[in-house]
Amino acid sequence: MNTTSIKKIIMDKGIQPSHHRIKIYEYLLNHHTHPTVDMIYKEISKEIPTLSRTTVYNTLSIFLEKGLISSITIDENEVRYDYNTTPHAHFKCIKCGNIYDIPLDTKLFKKKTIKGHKIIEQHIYFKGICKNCLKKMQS
Amino acid sequence: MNTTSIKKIIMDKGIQPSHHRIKIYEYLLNHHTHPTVDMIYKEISKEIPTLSRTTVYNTLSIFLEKGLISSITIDENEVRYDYNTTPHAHFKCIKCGNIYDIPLDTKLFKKKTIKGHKIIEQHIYFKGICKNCLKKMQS
DNA sequence: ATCATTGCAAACACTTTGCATACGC
DNA sequence: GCGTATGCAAAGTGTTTGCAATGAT
Repeated sequence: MNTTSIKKIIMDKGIQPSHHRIKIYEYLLNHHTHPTVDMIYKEISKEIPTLSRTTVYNTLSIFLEKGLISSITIDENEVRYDYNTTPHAHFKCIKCGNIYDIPLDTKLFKKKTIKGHKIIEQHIYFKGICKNCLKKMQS
Repeated sequence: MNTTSIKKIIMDKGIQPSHHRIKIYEYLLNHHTHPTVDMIYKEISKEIPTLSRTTVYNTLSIFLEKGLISSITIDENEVRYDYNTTPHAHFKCIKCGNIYDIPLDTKLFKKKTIKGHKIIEQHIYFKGICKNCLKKMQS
């Protein structure tokens, strides 16, 4: 996707498309690895050496607030970010650390309430050993 | 449940039933509120003023490791603990902060693999507005 | 006496905040 | 020139670690 299209998506959410913001969103679009703040910071720093972690935090907060991206918490300690805002599940491998998208079409996602409570968000994730690591362990 | 039974449950998991450990497990058994370390610490401190947070952390780590309790991460920042180790979902109210157990009998819980990945743990949680808070908002 | 448990204080890691600077229109 | 975005440094918060002191058998 080119910079012009990215800029448009950002602006459509009512966010000023500054250079840094474009770069950060572009990174999320091109790396579906559910990166942490630090991963994003380290990578974009290579291009923009003056970038600060604060800007990454600020930018991701704005993106979240405006619904441009979503966040997931599988690791207890750090938040991960996802360009994908549609409901889906995640699988985290305890061996390699990779996080995979799991496009579940469970009826759960369609529920509006549960046990009388009104659902606003729902999160489903798995932890285990991924396909690739299983293969490595067998050989 | 009396102290003798609690002591037995702890010992059955291969854990020395020290006074502090018994108190902490007892607290979890009697408060199904999915408390944080701090909630447990503050409450038991009333009875045992010399208790330190480190001991609460240590104890909960041992309990987790031995499979006596489970932990959940709904709040991004802090871990919550659950006496219940059987698979079930949780609902967190964004108004009152309460966390409710949701005894789902979804087929998800029965799966051993998903998309070729081997499942070891699975977590399902919801965020929204609970029954009680909905009622309050209407009146 | 010995070994495990406990507790303090410092260190850590992630995140937020306050405020001054710099940038873009 | 003005207003927002950025960046630094410090503070905040939950958790872990190192090590000494305490406690139980």
